[in-house]
Amino acid sequence: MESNSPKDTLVRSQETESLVKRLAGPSSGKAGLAKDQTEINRIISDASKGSKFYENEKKKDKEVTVRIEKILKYKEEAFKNLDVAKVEASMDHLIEQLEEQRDLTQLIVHVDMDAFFANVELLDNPSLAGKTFAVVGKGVLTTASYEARKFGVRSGMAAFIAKKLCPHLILVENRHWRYSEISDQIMGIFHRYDPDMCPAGCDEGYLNITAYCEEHAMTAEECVREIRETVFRETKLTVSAGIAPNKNKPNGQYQLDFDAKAIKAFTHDLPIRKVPGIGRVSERLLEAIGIKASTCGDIYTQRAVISIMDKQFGLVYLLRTYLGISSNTVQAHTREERKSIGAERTFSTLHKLDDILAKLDEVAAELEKDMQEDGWVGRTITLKYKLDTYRVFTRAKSVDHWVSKKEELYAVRQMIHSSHLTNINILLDWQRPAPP
Amino acid sequence: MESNSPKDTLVRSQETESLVKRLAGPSSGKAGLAKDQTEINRIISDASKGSKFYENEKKKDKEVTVRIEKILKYKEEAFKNLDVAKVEASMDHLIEQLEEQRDLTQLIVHVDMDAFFANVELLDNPSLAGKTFAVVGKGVLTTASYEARKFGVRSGMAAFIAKKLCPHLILVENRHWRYSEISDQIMGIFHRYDPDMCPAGCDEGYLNITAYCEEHAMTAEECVREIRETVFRETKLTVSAGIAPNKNKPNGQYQLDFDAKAIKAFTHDLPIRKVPGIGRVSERLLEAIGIKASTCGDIYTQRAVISIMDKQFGLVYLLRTYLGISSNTVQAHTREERKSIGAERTFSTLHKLDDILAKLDEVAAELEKDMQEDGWVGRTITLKYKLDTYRVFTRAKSVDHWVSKKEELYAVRQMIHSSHLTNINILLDWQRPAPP
DNA sequence: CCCGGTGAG
DNA sequence: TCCCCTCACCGGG
DNA sequence: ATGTCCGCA
DNA sequence: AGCGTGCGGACAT
Ligand SMILES: Nc1ncnc2c1ncn2[C@H]1C[C@H](O)[C@@H](COP(=O)(O)OP(=O)(O)OP(=O)(O)O)O1
Ligand SMILES: Nc1ncnc2c1ncn2[C@H]1C[C@H](O)[C@@H](COP(=O)(O)OP(=O)(O)OP(=O)(O)O)O1
Ligand SMILES: [Mg+2]
Ligand SMILES: [Mg+2]
Ligand SMILES: [Mg+2]
Ligand SMILES: [Mg+2]
Repeated sequence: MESNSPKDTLVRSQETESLVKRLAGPSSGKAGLAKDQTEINRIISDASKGSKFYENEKKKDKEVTVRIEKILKYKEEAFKNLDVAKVEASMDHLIEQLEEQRDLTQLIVHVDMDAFFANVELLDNPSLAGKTFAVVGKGVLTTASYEARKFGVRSGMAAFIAKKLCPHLILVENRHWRYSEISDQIMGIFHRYDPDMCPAGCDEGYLNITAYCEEHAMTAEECVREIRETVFRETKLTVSAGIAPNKNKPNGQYQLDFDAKAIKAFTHDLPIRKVPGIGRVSERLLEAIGIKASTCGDIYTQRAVISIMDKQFGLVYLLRTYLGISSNTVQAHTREERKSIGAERTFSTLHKLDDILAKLDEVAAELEKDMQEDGWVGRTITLKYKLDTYRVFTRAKSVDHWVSKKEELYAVRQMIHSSHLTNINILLDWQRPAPP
Repeated sequence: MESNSPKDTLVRSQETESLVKRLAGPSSGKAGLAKDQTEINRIISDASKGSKFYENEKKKDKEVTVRIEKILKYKEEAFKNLDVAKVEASMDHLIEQLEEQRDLTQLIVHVDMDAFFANVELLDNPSLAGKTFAVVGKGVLTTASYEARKFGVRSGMAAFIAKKLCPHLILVENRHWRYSEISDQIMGIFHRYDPDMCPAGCDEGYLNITAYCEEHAMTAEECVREIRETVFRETKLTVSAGIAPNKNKPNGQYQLDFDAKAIKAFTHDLPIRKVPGIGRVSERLLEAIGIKASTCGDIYTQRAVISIMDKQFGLVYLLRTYLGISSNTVQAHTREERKSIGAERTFSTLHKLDDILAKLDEVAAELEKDMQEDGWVGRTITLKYKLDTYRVFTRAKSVDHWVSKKEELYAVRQMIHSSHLTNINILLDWQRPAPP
């Protein structure tokens, strides 16, 4: 590896850049509060360097790079014998069809509590006001106060990394039962505005307020303001609202004009990374195929490439994003029923099979308990385990009867064929639709 | 089974009816030449009764009946909480979209030789003129002269059954090499009219004659007449043409008006069984869900049911059929590349493993030869074998390298776990698209 | 991927 | 003498 | 069906 | 010292 040709240097520097960005964590790129992202990334990178975690991230990053090269090669090849104009015309036709499905008659709003866990902690401990603090569980931050976020501290970040970024950071332990209480409370409020509301996580939901606005002769803006005031009055917590993803957090709301033009103008300059479903990997992939400015506007420009890589990128999904048409379910409804249940535990590396099996037993016991509480059963058992290299294996087995007992879960031990384990996960589901 | 309630009697009689119809063979219902189908069916049924073949057909028939019951139950249930009007409106919208894809600018014609193998035999042996004769291979008819067809004799029928229907039937042995010669000859002729023509079997093809008609200032009708005359002049064999399936065989052509109205009027009264892709099973299933008159017109009537059973019936496919829009590939082109190759042999029941393995070896040898001739290799080997009950088993194994040698094919012997074999088949393919 | 089923010629 | 043989495609697991 | 990867809270 | 837990979904095989 002594080559120093310009091309080689460029490639390596690119890889380093993407790796550094990757190390910033999956939720990086969502909020844009931090001043100097480059400096932050450097601190994170330095703090990680040398660890097995770092090595694994490097490997993953490399894999994405290789994947990009393959995609580019395929694109090159495919474009040789391809009538681009024809494909684009075909896409335009598809776009027209999707456009037809646009429904501007429904008032859909997305509401999401501000720094949820953190503000709940603040509520119960006012001395935290104005402080840089974060909520932590198992060594990882679940969220951070807005003061802390200015230092680059984010959800999903290892606590010790956050400390490097923000030495005075106060760490508060998770209190899930408390968040559940408040969550129930706010969901109750949301329900008043839309009985069919669709919860999307413990602190947010999609509401169809068309009927409510009609009945109360309100504009959507007035209605959302009322929702936010109600939440604040009853919980003393702030909530933001708007079309997803929220434009102006915290404690704000954003009203987009209800016409196709305005919506498309909005998405045109929206970085794809903000789109739900586009994470750090998809962002790199899309950038590679020509979404240079990383905005949704480029989805249209690159519709030909996307169309020949439908499976990889999700043609219709991206076009909908470009058009600003969310799912075709006008009703944000969709009553959720659980589709899987699982339990997972991480521990310091275990080598002896007996120790591993003991851990497995603990996880199985915990899962059995959760299943009993939920009254849930399954027929496909999946064992997932992680080595100290962070490499992950999954082994699954479907059976012809319903499983609910610890003993049956524990049977997956037959599928462990490695040592150096650091994590065990048991998951149950029933594949496909619903059981009779 | 002593119940004689009206319902029970009805059910049993229906089953018998469907079974009798089934026994008439898969290609029954295509040609409507025979006078008294009921009498024919009775003869076939009587000749089959008691055999293992018959028992198997009965079992299959029963399975379809059960399948129908399940479908009807599901339909019943689904329709309870279903806004039929809404679903139909949605279907109408889909139909509009499909209608948009209708392309009346291309002149596509389907040409198909009359009683191909039989007429080739007649050509080489004029003494067969006017006789009731059929071409036979391995005890099964490949085709029959039109004179013989009047007796109910059909392709795919066992020779000994055909003899019962038509005692004076003359049987002529298959001479494949000869049909190949003629096939090449006629394909050559078709090519003159469309270099991109799509062969669809040894005696037929789809031709896009748009360009030819344009260049020679001909109508489609004139062009097709010329094609047929050319074929007759150069081969002394007759060919029919028209939209598939051919309307007036033999030696005819059918011209459908090139407007949506006429096409839909045509399909409206077309029995679904004539539609390529709808066989004896699909016909029964569709009839069960309400395609009562068994015509494509009912596809529209029953669009709601079909839409909720998309997977079972192929919603878009059926709607396209109703609209008379064939595949969206305006170009009948699609250069074919082989996707699998296999060899199969039927024999009198073998019990001893050694005997079975000897047969397997023969089949493997034959396949290897065919593969060598074709220069074809594969990576997924499928073994299929049939018991004397006609029950079929399939066992497949993919490997990470290209297989072409007899020895590797013969390795599938590990997957035989039965006795009483009457048939062995080895097949090779490579799953999905193309290898590099 | 693996298996069974349907259909065509 | 007692129901073939080759190939393609689909849907479920 | 099994196995891997991606994304979100 | 050092990077978790629980879920849904898409895709390849
Ligand atoms: N990576 C994570 N791991 C565990 N819990 C998380 C993670 N991300 C978020 N959470 C939890 C804690 C959050 O307070 C809660 C709601 O998430 P989210 O709405 O995305 O952020 P937030 O409410 O903390 O801040 P924001 O003001 O940006 O909405 O879910
Ligand atoms: N079931 C079968 N098994 C073996 N060969 C068959 C079978 N069906 C058809 N063939 C062979 C023999 C036919 O002459 C040839 C062309 O088939 P096809 O066009 O359907 O019938 P045909 O040409 O004999 O009569 P038609 O006049 O109805 O077209 O393919
Ligand atoms: Mg939030
Ligand atoms: Mg949230
Ligand atoms: Mg023919
Ligand atoms: Mg034919």
